[in-house]
Amino acid sequence: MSPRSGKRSGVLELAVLGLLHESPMHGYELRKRLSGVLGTFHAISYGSLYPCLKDLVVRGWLVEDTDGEAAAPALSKRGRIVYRLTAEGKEHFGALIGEAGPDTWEDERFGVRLAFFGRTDASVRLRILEGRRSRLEERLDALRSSLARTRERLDSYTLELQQHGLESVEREVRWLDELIASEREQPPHETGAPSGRSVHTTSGAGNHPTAHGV
Amino acid sequence: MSPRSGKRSGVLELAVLGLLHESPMHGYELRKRLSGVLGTFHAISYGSLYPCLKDLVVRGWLVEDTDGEAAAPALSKRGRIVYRLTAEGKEHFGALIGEAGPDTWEDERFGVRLAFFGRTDASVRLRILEGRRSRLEERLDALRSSLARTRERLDSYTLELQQHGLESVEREVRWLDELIASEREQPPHETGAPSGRSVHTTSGAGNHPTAHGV
DNA sequence: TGCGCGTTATATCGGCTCGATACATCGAAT
DNA sequence: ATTCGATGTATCGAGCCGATATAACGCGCA
Repeated sequence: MSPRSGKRSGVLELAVLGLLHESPMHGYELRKRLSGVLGTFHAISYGSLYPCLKDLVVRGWLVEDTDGEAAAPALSKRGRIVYRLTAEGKEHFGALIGEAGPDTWEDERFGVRLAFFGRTDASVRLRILEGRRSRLEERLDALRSSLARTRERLDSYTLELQQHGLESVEREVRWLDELIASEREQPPHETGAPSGRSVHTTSGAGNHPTAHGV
Repeated sequence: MSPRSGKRSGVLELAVLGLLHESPMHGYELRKRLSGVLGTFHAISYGSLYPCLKDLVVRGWLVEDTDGEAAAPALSKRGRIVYRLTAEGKEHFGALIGEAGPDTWEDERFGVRLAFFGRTDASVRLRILEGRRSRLEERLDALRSSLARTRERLDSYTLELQQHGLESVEREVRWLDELIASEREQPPHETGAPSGRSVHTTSGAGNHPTAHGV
């Protein structure tokens, strides 16, 4: 009821702060961009976004522009509220992107982190990737030992389910390994992201899912 | 705030009803079993479980036993509340397992459904698997077209993220295909699950609810 | 004997997210 | 001109989770 202005942190905070680096935006626009970045399905909900924005303003990471700019002429007429990142907001983002978090959100947060890697130091990038990797390894250990313990008692469907989950995580670890390797190979020149997608070949977009080599 | 005794449905309802088919249990035990079935990490929270149990009693799907049985001697002494499935509860489970749902929870619900396939009709099993498959195909279409549209504008990290997510879903579809094929090959004899994991050697994967690339 | 400690067990609180929905306005097609 | 869909902001109800509060039991250990 009244957790207005409670701790608004989570994954939204990071995502909003990250997106507003590019340019000031209003809520509707933020939502659209976010959906695109995070993978089409899974759109951010207004029920989370608008309260979050207000909260970020209260904390000083954002300011409202409530019109007044001529950046996008012919637009900006009504009650649209344009949010702009403050210096403190940028600083806060820099602190947030670099790790730690209640672990619950970490799965989703990792995706957001990756989405904003272009604005992140190479050293921080590496730390994030390796942190994620080691977390997944822990998960893998737990999964494997649990599976070894209970394998006999599970019916084939449950077994199949767990095996599938296990292989999923294994796959993600391998993917991370590629990212890490590619990260190390890069001469740390620009702010831009590394250009080479050197390792795997699978990327052809419009293909049919028949053959794949693990 | 006060949705005590509100709609308690979701994934818990299905899971609890399914587990109680085996034998009456109390909350603590339920939680442990659930964690095992659903994959070790991801434990069900008490903050959801206990209110849910009360609610299911109110709706008539469960009854409390509050001790009184001698099934497990030397145990059962204190305030443990043992829940038993009613006939209506069984019926309700039968209805619930067979599809429909607010789509949000569907990722997790599918896992629960699969976990209780042993108690489900072959025809329903097939329907569930194929329903899941077609949902994933829709997702795939959306992902692919979004990716084709925005491919140029994405930096390599974001691209990598989306590609990984895409491949994850593709993999899950392939996994489902194997399950479906295996389901069709089975002579529909017993209640027991099909014994053969005939098709694949190591494959299957995709992901589980939380982990895929956002 | 008595003391602490980990496990079993029930229960609640605060907080976060989502989907649905309620309002508005604007632009373009009918 | 009116309808219809996209743009926008905002709130509500519902569901889940993590942390935490109790409390009784079992067990070892001095």
